[in-house]
Amino acid sequence: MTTVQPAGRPLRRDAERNRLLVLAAARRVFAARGLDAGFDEIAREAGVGAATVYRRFPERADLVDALFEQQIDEVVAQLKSAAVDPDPWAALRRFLRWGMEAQAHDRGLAEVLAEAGHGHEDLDRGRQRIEPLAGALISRAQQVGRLRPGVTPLDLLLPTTLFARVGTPEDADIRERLLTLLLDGLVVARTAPTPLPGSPATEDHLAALKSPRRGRSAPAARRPRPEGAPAAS
Amino acid sequence: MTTVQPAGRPLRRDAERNRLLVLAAARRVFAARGLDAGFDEIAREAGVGAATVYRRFPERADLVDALFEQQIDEVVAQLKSAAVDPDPWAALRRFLRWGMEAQAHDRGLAEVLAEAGHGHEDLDRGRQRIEPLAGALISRAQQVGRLRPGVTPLDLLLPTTLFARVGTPEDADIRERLLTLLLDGLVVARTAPTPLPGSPATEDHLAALKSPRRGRSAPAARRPRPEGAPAAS
Amino acid sequence: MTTVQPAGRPLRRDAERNRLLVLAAARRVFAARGLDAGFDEIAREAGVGAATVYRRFPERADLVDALFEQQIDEVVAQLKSAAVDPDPWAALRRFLRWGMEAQAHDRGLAEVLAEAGHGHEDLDRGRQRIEPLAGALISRAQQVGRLRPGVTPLDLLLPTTLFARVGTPEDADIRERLLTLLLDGLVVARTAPTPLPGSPATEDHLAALKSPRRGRSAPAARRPRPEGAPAAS
Amino acid sequence: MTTVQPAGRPLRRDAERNRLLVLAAARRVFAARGLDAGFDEIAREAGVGAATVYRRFPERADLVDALFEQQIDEVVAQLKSAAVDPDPWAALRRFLRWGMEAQAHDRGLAEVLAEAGHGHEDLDRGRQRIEPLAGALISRAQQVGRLRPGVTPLDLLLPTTLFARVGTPEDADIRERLLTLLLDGLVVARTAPTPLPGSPATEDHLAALKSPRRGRSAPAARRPRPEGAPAAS
DNA sequence: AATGAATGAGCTTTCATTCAT
DNA sequence: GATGAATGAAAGCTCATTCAT
Repeated sequence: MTTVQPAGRPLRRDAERNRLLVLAAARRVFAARGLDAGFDEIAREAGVGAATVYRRFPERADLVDALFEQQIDEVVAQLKSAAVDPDPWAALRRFLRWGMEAQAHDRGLAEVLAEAGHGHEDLDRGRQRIEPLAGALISRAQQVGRLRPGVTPLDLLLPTTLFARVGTPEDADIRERLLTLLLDGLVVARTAPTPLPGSPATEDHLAALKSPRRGRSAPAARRPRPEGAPAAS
Repeated sequence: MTTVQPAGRPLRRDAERNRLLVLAAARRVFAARGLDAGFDEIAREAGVGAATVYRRFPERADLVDALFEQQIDEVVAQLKSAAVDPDPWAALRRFLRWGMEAQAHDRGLAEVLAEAGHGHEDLDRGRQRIEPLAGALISRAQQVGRLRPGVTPLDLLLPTTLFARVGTPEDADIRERLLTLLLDGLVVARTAPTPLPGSPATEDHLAALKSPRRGRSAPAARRPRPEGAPAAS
Repeated sequence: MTTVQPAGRPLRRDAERNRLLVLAAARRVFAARGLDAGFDEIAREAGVGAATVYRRFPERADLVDALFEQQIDEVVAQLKSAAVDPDPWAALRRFLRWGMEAQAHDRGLAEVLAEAGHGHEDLDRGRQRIEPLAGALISRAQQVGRLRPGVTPLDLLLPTTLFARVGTPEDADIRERLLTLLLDGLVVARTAPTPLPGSPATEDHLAALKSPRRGRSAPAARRPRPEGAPAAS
Repeated sequence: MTTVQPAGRPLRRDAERNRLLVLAAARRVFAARGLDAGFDEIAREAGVGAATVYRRFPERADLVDALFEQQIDEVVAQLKSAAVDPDPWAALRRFLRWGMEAQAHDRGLAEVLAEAGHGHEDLDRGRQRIEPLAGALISRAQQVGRLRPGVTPLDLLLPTTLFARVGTPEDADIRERLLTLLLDGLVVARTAPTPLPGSPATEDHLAALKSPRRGRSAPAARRPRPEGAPAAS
């Protein structure tokens, strides 16, 4: 069971309230702007001072780590649900679609899933929970003769992460179209193409790719975290 | 015939020299850093003052527009070469691979191809030269019964642009792997999957997706172009 | 001959003017507040933007180094003048008095003389010019039988630096009184004490010792100086 | 008899306990960091909240005043012990050495002794207990013909306070060396210098002078003490 | 009465853009 | 016409002090 509570003594009521406000704000801001969003903006969105964010989360990584569990948990839950589906190929398709859309609606999630190393130990551990589950799903889909052999979880994460960057969150249609192409490439054999859903891509979908650029590059931790301050949760 | 000369009175000799220096520098810098690269860096690379860049190209878009023709021309040349290939499906594959790699090696190109509207009229016109040629190639590949019906040029540009963002320029292997999946999805029918080349994706390939972020976001023109200054070319 | 000009191509007229304004301002501010003074304050005092100070002197050490030569040169000039004095004991007394007052009027100088290492290579070299000259003066004063044996230049710098912290710049009287005590301790022998000049110390003189505390502690260079930028002079 | 009890109604048991914890912590922190130490650090050292310190001691001066008596008492005790020494010159030397080292080991003490006026009425009264005792010791040393005439207690406090700032607490050697010079200047007459103990000063001793700077400057009371809050003790 | 949290003000540093020479 | 410099705005971060619980 995931908990957002810090390990030690529970925070004071108002502090906990603010902490949750900050987390929720960070979630929204990260979703909209990516993990490089300014602390200022998160603080403004949360309705607290910037220093309050720093108090709870001295480093950006602390904020990311505090958020990741919820996000990873959702992915894991989806995979577990897929694991019990009697039709593994259908389950895989559903999972890929869900994952693609989840990332399309949350740029932060997309970056969290991509972010390897960089001092996010918790995060790395989280991803390691995903991999075997996805691997199992892949194996089952291969065993029933639908999914081509040789593909790995990362081989599938990569294109879906990329497709998630297409269009705005509302443009699920065009992403579904891309996913259809991908799935027709993933299937072992077929006699005809799956009909392409939605409408062809437009220039707008392309233009929306520009967005990832925003804010300064992550300056990374300059000091390795002073003494105490276990970064809340 | 493409010309880099400005329309009005020809520039003084030294001014023209500087203009070309800036363009060449911008090409290199955009390729390496993307279209958001600082004017400072371009000026340094060109060996001129920052203000000189601004004089010739008051807005970033002017610089982009002045560069696009060369880039588009290369694409057009490739398409024309593909148009005379007796095997349209093989030609399409080659073209997609070439386009993907070209973008992988030139971040600026990838962004130029994606950049629609946003006051880049020249650019929009340029893309319109590409579309019919690509459409013809697609049609031929469909007519010989290899390419699935329903796909449009943009439907193909989109995934290749995305795949181009994977890994470093040197990581052609992993991009080829993704392209193989895509092509197996594009073919009308097949009895077995095309063997996947290269090795599965790694976390490094994912992590490299982060990179696009750099520098500040393009703040757009603050004033809508003052008085004279017809943006050079 | 000391020059404040940068080594390479001379700066543009206005830039040089600003550079000198900044140096003069830094001199004043360092004198009043010590080397930890904020760049903001220096910029304000110079009448330029803070970023201008950073352009010329990316690191605090660059500013300090650019100023130190003038300061060290003055010390060296005094020592050379003392070296030709036929009465070495009188010359030593005069030099100690001058040095003490110079530091009393310029907190920056006092800190520069005290600051060892810390990446100020030029500064360290500067101090090494002082030491042999002071050593020679000391030797001569010992040879004429007035200065006690065993004392080194640093043994004398230390108390005069400390005495310089007493009172405000105007309180030369009380510092002279302390120096008299010191000199009576430095002389080889005496039959009577030198009359103490001025008036006894007061609480105000003590209170003025508080002052050194100011501003944040020097944060030191975080990055070891990027690439170019030879820090002006 | 000195008492740390507040004047008015006695504090609640736990409040009194906290008050003493804070005082003890402040003593330690002031000793190590000087009187500018942050209230935060004192609170942490005492194991109480920062606001608790503010409640008991709304101004830094209140804390200082509450501590000074213990410190002054120690000085007075030393002076009383010196007063009964049959050799007043030896007693004076011992007292100066003791005072110098006491300040060297307690930066707070050094600053308390220097802090005049600035609204520390209690403190000023305290110093007035010291002065006559020190004056008597001085007189006796002068009467036996060893100490030069004309020096006052403050004339001696000043150099010893300054010498106390040299080096770390462990560097008693170099301070003793300085004190030797001073004493040779204080003695009425002598035929030879007292041998200098220890080794000559080094750059490290100079560099250590820099340290006093830490934290922001004491911004003084912004409001002249609001309503009640009689500053505890 | 005590607390830990919140904050606002301050300094540092960096660019994109404009300006005086 | 060209230049290098100047700048304002913004973000990151910290700390002394005050406040809600």
